Amino acid sequence: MSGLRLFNTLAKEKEPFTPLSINHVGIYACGPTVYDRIHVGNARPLVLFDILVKLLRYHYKDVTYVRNITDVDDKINKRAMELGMSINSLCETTINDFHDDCVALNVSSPDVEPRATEHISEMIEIIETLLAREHAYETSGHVLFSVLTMPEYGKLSGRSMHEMIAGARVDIAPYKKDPADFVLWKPSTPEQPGWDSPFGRGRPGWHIECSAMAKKYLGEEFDIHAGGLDLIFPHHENEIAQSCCAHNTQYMARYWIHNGYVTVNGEKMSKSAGNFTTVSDALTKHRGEAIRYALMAAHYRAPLDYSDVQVSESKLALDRLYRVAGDASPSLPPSEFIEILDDDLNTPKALAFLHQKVKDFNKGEKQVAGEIKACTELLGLLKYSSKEWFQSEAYKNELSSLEIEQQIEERRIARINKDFLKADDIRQKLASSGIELFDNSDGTSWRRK
RNA sequence: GGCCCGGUGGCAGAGUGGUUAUGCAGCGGUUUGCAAAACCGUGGACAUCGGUUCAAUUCCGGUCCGGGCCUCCA
Repeated sequence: MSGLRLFNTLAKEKEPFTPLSINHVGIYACGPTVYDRIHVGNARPLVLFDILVKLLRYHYKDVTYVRNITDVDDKINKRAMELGMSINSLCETTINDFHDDCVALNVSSPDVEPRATEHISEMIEIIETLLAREHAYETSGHVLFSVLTMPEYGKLSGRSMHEMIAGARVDIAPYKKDPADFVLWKPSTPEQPGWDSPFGRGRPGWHIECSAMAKKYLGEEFDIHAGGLDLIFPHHENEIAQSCCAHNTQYMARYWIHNGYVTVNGEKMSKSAGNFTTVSDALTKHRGEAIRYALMAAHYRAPLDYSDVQVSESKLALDRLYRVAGDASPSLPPSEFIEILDDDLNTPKALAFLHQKVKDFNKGEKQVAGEIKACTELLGLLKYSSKEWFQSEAYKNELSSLEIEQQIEERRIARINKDFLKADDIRQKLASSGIELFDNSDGTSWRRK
């Protein structure tokens, strides 16, 4: 049991979380389409659901976290063509980059990371079931899902069939029985990637992979399905339609969790808008952990405006935590902290709580250092020792630790001789190289700014 | 055109029907050879107009502004 409450997009309100089985929680998150490096907006759900999974593991013995990789998609085909690469090597390269970015952001690996291309037969199986149950039809080499066969269609996104038809801004493919019908399988030309199937050589539509992989690893009905706000429609709506109609279930997932957008100057960060910063670019200016902190500094359903200032301030806030708890050994997170996260994953409030604890520490309550450390483990922060955090050579062309320590020794001697002019000169020179010195009772320590 | 979300102090960003959020920045002080850290104190806020209420930033409605989805998108 836990006091976890989550905002469920299906219910459009916060609900107490109760898993389908007592000790096991299954959670599925939509992962990247591997045609290009991920940007900061893509990183937000990775970080947030990483925290959600850590919280779930705190409460429940057995958690299965599935995060897929989409490695068949027309964007991939197009990009591979542009780059003159094989589709395969584009995917492999991008997946490696993706994993590097995850490590930099301290995002743990999911329990299963299935790839779409390795689950084609499972997809075909679902499509055949949908055809047999007359929820789908074949036309012009395509297999389409028939939306009219599912009365509940539109429940997740809160829109009616009528609205969608009225609001349609897109040319409707002439072979569709209904404008809202969507592709389960489409034919491939000889150059395009394709698989033999009962419906001819072709490739899957966008949504079917998640239905197939979620079923394989989590079952026909499972606990949580997560993703970005922009996946609610059509992606998640269509997953629900396929899965529920194929499996004859009321639910695909019981709880649907969606994170808000990362924005830039108030507007959604996106590839198509061109206003994005890739994670690897951000890492040339900022520590991964500072980016991670910035991504949890706003509530997960609210928009988060990304800027260098925001990340720099996150770094300062992290410094404060590191000073107190960087080298502490973790005790247990206080129940108050758990309650804050249990309330729909209120990470900003959780961070405020930790800063309050830092104050308590500084006023003499030294035992809270271990509590803070335990809390930061749940958030995936304070991964390093204080020394690593403050002294790591993050950027090139910096003074080596040895050089810095030689300077500090020179300054120590100058100070003993009361040659403060020289001492200040050394401080100044180091400061201009981004090295700060701190004189304590037991000597001088330093850090990189 | 349809549907949805939001507007909090200099900035970021929680929260609440009547009480200090928190971080960064500012101001005054303590401490320090200098500097930093730390501590003490301090200024500054709830878009706007109505309504409900003993009391509203917090609930309800209008207005203005911003953003999003309806098409690939985390």
